[in-house]
Amino acid sequence: MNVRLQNPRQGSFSFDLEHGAEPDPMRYDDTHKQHTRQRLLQASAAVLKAQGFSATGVDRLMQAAGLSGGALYAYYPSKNALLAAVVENEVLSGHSRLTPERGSVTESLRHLLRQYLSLSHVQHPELGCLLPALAAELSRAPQDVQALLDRANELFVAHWAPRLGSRTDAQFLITQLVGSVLLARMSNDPERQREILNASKQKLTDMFLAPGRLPEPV
Amino acid sequence: MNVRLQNPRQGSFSFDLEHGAEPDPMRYDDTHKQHTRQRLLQASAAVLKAQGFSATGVDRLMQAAGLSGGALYAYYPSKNALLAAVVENEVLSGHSRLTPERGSVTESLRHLLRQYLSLSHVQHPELGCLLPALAAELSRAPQDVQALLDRANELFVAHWAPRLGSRTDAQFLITQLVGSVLLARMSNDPERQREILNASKQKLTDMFLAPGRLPEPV
DNA sequence: GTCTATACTACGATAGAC
DNA sequence: GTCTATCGTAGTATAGAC
Repeated sequence: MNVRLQNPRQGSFSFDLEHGAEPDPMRYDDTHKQHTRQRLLQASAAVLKAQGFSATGVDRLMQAAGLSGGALYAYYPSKNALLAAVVENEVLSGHSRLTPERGSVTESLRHLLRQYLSLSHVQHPELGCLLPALAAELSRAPQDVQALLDRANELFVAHWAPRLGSRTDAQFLITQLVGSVLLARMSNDPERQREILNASKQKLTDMFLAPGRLPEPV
Repeated sequence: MNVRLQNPRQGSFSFDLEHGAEPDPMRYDDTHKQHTRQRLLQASAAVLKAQGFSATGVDRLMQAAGLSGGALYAYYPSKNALLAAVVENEVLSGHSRLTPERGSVTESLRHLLRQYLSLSHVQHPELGCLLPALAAELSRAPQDVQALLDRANELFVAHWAPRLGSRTDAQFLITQLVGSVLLARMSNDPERQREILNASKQKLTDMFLAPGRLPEPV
């Protein structure tokens, strides 16, 4: 099911997230295909986040990567398999983008709130987090995709739980972040969007950045 | 654009939310069509919430109301117009379903949390709130629909703001509610779903139902 | 590895019978 | 008011040339 590797490699290549066999026994020592695959993943991620999964055809997805529609099936056996790969890619890169691992807890939490709860995040879904952008479609995704989402959620919670004090706090935080961007996007009034974002920013700051709440000083 | 009413009527009938003219000049004194319209609204709301908008064809929507696909266009000029009508209908009925207007603030907030943050809400989107069920698709909906969503949001915020103390608190609450159900649905592990719901329930209870926080006694 | 062409299905919407 | 039939388009996926 998985392609045999001729060169040793770091990550996992399992794109066989829900389907049976890989149709194309192409060797993996070809770097061209790997680069194109990466371009495909990023380009289609942007389109998917902007337009949604069901509403976007394969042609549109591939066009964004500079390829024709039929070329998809040299990489993935189906549109659904591409989604799974995009989710995996986005969810990992998104996490590292938002949690810098450097600086104090206070600093990195402030950073997270400022970035995630920004107007520009609301107004540019194609550049932002996958979760609010694909929201309900992910809640109907096949098991394999949902398992990836569980891992992503766990990554976030495991990161923030010790920093905030409990898993409950960390879970509450991520929920509020995703909900805020989602609700803000449901409005087309920037004033309303701002109100929604600011409500979250203010209350989360009160909760987690109040003096004495966190280990380090402000 | 709007059909002339031969009998006086209570509500507004404006389904012309984004389109030009009503194609069918049928009279509104026919109660059959009104009842069927209501059935259509409720049936398609359930299907839309379960399957999503783009992923569901007109045939499937009408079938749920016991009608053939073509019959839609005797009621609405397009699939999009049906969505607008469903959103209007759901958003108003959803609000009154969740805010009983009876009992103390403490009681009704407890009621809201118990209902909205329940496992059964997570596992039965077709019976639940429209917002997490159509989530991102609503964030891409046409202006008319988003204006309805603004009104719905405002209804909720205006209701809870005086009861919780501020608009900020009310806005924070609705955001957390929608986000919780959405994130819980992205998992297919009931244990994970429960963790997400409980984190929200617990923190929101701490925030808004702590002794002395609200006017009335517990 | 990618394209063009195409098979097949589904879609949204309209026309006309009843 | 509703159905059946149908038009035109767009969808996913495959086949075969290069």
